[in-house]
Amino acid sequence: MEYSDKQVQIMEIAEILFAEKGFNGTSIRDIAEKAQVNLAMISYYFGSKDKLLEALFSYRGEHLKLKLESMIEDKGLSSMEKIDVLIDHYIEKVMKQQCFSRIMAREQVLNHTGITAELIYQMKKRNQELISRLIHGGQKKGEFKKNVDIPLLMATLIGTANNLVATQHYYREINNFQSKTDEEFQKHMKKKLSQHLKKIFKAILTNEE
Amino acid sequence: MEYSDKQVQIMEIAEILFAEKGFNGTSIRDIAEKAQVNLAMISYYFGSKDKLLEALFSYRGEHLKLKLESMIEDKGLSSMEKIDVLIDHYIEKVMKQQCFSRIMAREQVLNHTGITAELIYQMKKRNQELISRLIHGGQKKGEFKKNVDIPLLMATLIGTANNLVATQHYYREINNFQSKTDEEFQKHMKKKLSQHLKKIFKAILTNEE
Amino acid sequence: MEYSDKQVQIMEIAEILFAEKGFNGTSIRDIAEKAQVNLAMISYYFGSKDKLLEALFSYRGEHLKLKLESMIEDKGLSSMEKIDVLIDHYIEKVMKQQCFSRIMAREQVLNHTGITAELIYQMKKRNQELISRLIHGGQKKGEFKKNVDIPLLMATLIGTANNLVATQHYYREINNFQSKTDEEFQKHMKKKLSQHLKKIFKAILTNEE
Amino acid sequence: MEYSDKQVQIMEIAEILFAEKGFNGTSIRDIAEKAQVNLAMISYYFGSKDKLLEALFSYRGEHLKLKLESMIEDKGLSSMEKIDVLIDHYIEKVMKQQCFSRIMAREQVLNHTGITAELIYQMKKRNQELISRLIHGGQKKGEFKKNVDIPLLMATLIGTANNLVATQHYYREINNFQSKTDEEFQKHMKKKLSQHLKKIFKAILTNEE
DNA sequence: AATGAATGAGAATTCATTCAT
DNA sequence: TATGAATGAATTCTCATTCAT
Repeated sequence: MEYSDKQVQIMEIAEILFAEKGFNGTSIRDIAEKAQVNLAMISYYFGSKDKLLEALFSYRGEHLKLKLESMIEDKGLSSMEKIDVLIDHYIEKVMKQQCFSRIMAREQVLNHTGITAELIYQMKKRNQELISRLIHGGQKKGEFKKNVDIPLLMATLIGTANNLVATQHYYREINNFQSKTDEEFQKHMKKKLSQHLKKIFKAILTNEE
Repeated sequence: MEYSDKQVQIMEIAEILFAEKGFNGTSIRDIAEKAQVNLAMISYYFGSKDKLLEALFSYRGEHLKLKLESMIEDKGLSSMEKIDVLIDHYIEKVMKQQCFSRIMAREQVLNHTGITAELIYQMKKRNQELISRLIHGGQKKGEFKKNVDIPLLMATLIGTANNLVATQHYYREINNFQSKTDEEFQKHMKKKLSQHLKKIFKAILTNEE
Repeated sequence: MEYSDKQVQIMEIAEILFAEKGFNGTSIRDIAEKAQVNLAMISYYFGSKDKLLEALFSYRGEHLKLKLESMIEDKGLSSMEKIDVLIDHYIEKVMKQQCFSRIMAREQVLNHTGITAELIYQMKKRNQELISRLIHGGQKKGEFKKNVDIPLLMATLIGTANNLVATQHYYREINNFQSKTDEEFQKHMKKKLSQHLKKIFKAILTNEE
Repeated sequence: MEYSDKQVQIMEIAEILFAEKGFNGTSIRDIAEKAQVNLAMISYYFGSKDKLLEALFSYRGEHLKLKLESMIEDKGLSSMEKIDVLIDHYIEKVMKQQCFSRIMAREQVLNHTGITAELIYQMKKRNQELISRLIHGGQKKGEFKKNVDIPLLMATLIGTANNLVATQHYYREINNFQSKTDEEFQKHMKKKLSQHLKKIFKAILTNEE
């Protein structure tokens, strides 16, 4: 699916507003004003507000799959190293697409119907399969323990990242990082989160009890 | 703050609907109908829809602090045991108040203003302080490592639990637990989550690298 | 179905406007303004604009059936006299409910769906049955010819009356009746129409060819 | 007035849609899509949606006058035969232009302004004059009675034909003509209608009371 | 204390039309 | 001549809230 410049422009503004105020809390008036676009253009371009959300999901959902697929086959990496790559990749994505992550985090809680629900489900499934293959690979090679509850591990990966992003202002305040620039703070948080999640995965996947 | 029976009745219906459809996606008409209460009663009792949410937050936020406070001082428990108690306590609360947890999970992402934001902030802070005291206690006694990023650990606790609860239908499907009764499934999930989080906390708090 | 005073007030204004400008040509804004009622009241009372039309149809459709049913059984009247009564009754109704008749005349042409279509169909069917019983009765008694195309006769009854009502200004102009008062003109037109239709029915039902 | 192929194409699609859904119920988007024509073309070709309707009226109104004019002067036909020819001619037109007839039937009920109203008025007047001349001719020759209410007769001609065409599905159902092909049914209906109206005209114009 | 009726503001969407090309 | 993009006005409907009782 290809989107025109105008459509992308609208989607990106919508993304910010949906993240800030929620889907239902954002009116297409808000979006139109912020995007400096005529009110009617949103229906004109996307058909409806719902369809705009769907478009956003499909637009943002596109770009994650490719790189990882090849990495998995890379023989030069240990299973644990692959896990680390995956974690960093996921964090990278969440950090880069913070707004979208917040929307996802919010909307996955709701009983969505239609295409949105389907897209969320597909993303979740794709992630699940990727991690499963990695972990099963590591188990076969004896690098990882048996009996790993993969969905729980995913919940930790996704839940921790989303929760941190959602409450980052709090994280900043607690750590007295107000003096840092935004960029510095983001970089720091990303690093810390990466270390934290890697430690968790390593513990769950390899530690004896 | 005390609430009358009618008020509680309304709040509990509202809680379910807010969890299902989001705050903005729920109209007070919906609530009034489901609660079999006159439409005007909600404004009458709570002042406004926003105030109803605030009331719900304060109502649900009440009951968590008391038990834990005393437990912390209990000399008969090791620091790790105390952590385990806290984790179970938190899971218990999330599982028992799933609707409210989902609302919290959703609403904390938004830039709330007013009392709601304040209440969320207060809860977060209280949790944070509790864990901090526990961990610092353990560190002083040499049971826990230094250099623990407590906010990150909290993000994992809260994020994992919320994410799992929010996507439990997915967890159920993946694990082929459709045959289990609801109760069985909930019990199983709770147990698994508890083990999972305890393992993580133990690893983060005690493992050498 | 009972309607409150406000509802009747709204329906009667709506009827006039629908007759003048058509259903789609009339906005609920128009109706609200003319009825001196808040815009939202229409949705509030009727649910939607479509439902308002349905309500109007059911409201106006009520009052025609009763009187005629008994008349049919009256042994003191000849079949032809009964037909005359029916014609006068129908004309009376059309003249009294001119606006509604115009709406009916318009809307029956459209491919309506839902309750409106059903109500139109029911009215048509009821009329059809009534006339059929009358005519078959007359045929049995030998007063009427065999081989009468009843639907065609109905088309003439309804079509002529509606067409005349719809184009009455034209009828007035042609006949130079501008000097007459409205009332006089209506009375005259009613009389003429009655004679005309009775003559037609008599010819169709009794004349030899 | 001459219309280009594109214009005719648009008008003919518009005619169908106006007949089905009414003028106000049809958007120029509908028309453009069905006619496989660019949306802007309609305003471009006709100026506006209203003007499109006017164009349609003038386009369809063209073709009726010519043939009849000469027939009237034909000395070889009796007055009654001329009436029969006129009835058949009118029915032929209505049947051939069913969509347009339905539009006319609908729109004549509305308080139209502008050219449309004028065109409807002109058509009506022309028909009226034609019939008047025929009937007055017959009266002079002693073939027809005096005291014929010509506008009423016209209302019957037009009203019956339009009503039948508008409710033909009903006529088909009542008569169990579903098995007939469309063509057969139309032919049958046309024949019946012709007989019916001729009988009526004969009765009104010649019968003694 | 409780409620049915009412209201004004704002929601999403559709419309006919116009503009730049 | 033809068109895709754009627009402002108007549409119906829903919303949270308030008022009179």
